Amino acid sequence: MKDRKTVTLSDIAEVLHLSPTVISMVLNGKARKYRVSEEVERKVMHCAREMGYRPNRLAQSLRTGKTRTIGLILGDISNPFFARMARCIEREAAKYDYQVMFANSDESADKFERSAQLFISKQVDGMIVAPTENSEKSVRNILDTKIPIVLVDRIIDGLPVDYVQIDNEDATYRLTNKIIDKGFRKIAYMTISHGLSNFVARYAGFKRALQERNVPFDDSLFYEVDFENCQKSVREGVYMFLRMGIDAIFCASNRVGTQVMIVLRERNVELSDHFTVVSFDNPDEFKLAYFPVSCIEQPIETIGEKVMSILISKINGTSDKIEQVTIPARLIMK
Amino acid sequence: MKDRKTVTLSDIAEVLHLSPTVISMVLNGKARKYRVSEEVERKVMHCAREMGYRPNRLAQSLRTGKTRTIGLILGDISNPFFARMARCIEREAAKYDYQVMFANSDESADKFERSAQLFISKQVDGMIVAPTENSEKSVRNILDTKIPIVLVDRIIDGLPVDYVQIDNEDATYRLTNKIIDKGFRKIAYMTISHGLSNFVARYAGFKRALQERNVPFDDSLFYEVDFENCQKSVREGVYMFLRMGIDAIFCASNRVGTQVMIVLRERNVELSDHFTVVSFDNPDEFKLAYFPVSCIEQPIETIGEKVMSILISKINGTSDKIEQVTIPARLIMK
DNA sequence: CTGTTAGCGCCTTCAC
DNA sequence: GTGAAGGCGCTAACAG
Repeated sequence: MKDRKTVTLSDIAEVLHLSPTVISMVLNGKARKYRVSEEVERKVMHCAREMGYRPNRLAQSLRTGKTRTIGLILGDISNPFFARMARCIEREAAKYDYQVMFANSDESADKFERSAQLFISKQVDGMIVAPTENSEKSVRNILDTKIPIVLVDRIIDGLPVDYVQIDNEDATYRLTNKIIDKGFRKIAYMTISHGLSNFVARYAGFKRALQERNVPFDDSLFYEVDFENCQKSVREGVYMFLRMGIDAIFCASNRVGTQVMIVLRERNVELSDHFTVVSFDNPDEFKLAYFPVSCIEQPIETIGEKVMSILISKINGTSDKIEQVTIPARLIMK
Repeated sequence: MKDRKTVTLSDIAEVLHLSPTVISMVLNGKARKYRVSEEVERKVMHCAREMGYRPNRLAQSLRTGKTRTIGLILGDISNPFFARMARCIEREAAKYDYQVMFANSDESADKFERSAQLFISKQVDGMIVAPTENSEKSVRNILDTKIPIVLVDRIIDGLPVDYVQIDNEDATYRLTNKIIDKGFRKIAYMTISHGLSNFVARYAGFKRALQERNVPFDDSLFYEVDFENCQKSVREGVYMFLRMGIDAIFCASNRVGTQVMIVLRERNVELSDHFTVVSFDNPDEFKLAYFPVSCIEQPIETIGEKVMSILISKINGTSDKIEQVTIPARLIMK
């Protein structure tokens, strides 16, 4: 019966011997505004339902210039931190009746750029991105298009762009102080993607704490994990640190923390008053871990909500001033 | 200098005193086909780059009927299983030059339906969905639109639709046998979203094993976790089971398994030869857990690749027969 | 109250 | 080799 490919406004118009315009007006709830008679309105509504009309959002978008779609670029959505972030952003977006297109950058500026360009071409109404290293140019390009954009997790210094991030420096500073309080003195630092602003800040907080407390530190205690080869790279780092006889490892992210603990577990290393691991982030892994990991918990939901509310206000043109938000993180001591 | 909102084909045409047609032909790599002179081709290419031309994919899509976008509906992308699935699907999609729009159903048929309708309206070229309970009608609607769709993780019996799933029944059957081998006899079963085909199958495999081995089982050993109230619900279930003196808990999914272990940990329950927990799925949590959890590992990457390759072949019209794939899962015994 | 016109940006015949 | 015309489906402005 209704086997046509798709039902369009004109199809309905034809059946009803009306113009597409009227149908459009009614279906967009503007019957009142254009003073369409109630009878016609009813008929249109009925007929549209009957024929299984579904608006073609593509055409709508082309016409109106709004797609109700936002683009999301994160490092890797299978990372629990980003996964929760994505989840939260999608939930918020849905509230405002927006859809989310997402892409993983894998921390590659190249992939980042590609996805950004694609999103622009697809005319997204806004973007939420975690910029990678060397993505400044891409971000500038997005800014040039005037498409609203909000950075999340990392920032790019000196760029007039909205962002929401955690106070990374402060968080590591506090956690580092805590482990110093506990008497640990030979503290190794293990990080990843170290060029990113958030990781730079974390390291700064860590070093500041050490310096203030006169805890010695040198390059041999610093290790950057190879992103591409995470598992293997962590293993090598941990083995090295164990040989050096360090007594604590500060992990700069959940990925590092999780991998470090997996390696320690393989080696049957017992954690104790003489050896500990602390980490940024607080994924479920840590809650179950075979020994307690003190950590820094990011209020992911708060971040997601904030990011979306900023983006929406930009899209709606409600706000024009640049919002750069830094939220404190929470220490979880075990 | 180039401060125009967006550069269109006609803009380039105007500058070059050519028609938009030629520009389009060149920029789509059809210069050869239409025998455009090399000189013009070069000029067009150059000018387009110069002016910062970006094709409007919306317009392209409206014209061609292809959006190069696929819709993805999963239960909850913050669940590590779905997160890895999404990650993999996005990676595959990118290979084929497709973008992914995603939505979480939260296992609600309502949200599922809403997202499905939206994706249809947005003219996605295909969809990958994990159907919720009572979503059969929505899936039928999608099928009616002729938009290619592949189910993943769960299936809907009797529907002529492509899918990729794990052999759930077989996997739980095997794992259950293993724990019976180990001497456990009072085995509780803890599940969630129990109306879903995959969970039904898991339970069936579990029961079959028990029956074959003459291990007694009754309703008191079965517990369905409340999805909305997962944490609290698991706690109650576990407490109840502990009071009953069961000696093993079979968890039907990673969410359940993780929560169960968190609760056991709170209670300082030691796992041993006399008490164990096994689970479907193998998230990172289990690798770090304070005691070893034997589990069933799904080949998520394989599933994702398979799903995408089926979807792509449907989109391209390369294949018309229905592909229903069931992949074996792998037991990880600890 | 309703209809006509025009055009969003692009691609594809078909004609020159 | 190149260009003009038409139309994808929709909406906003402007006439009646």
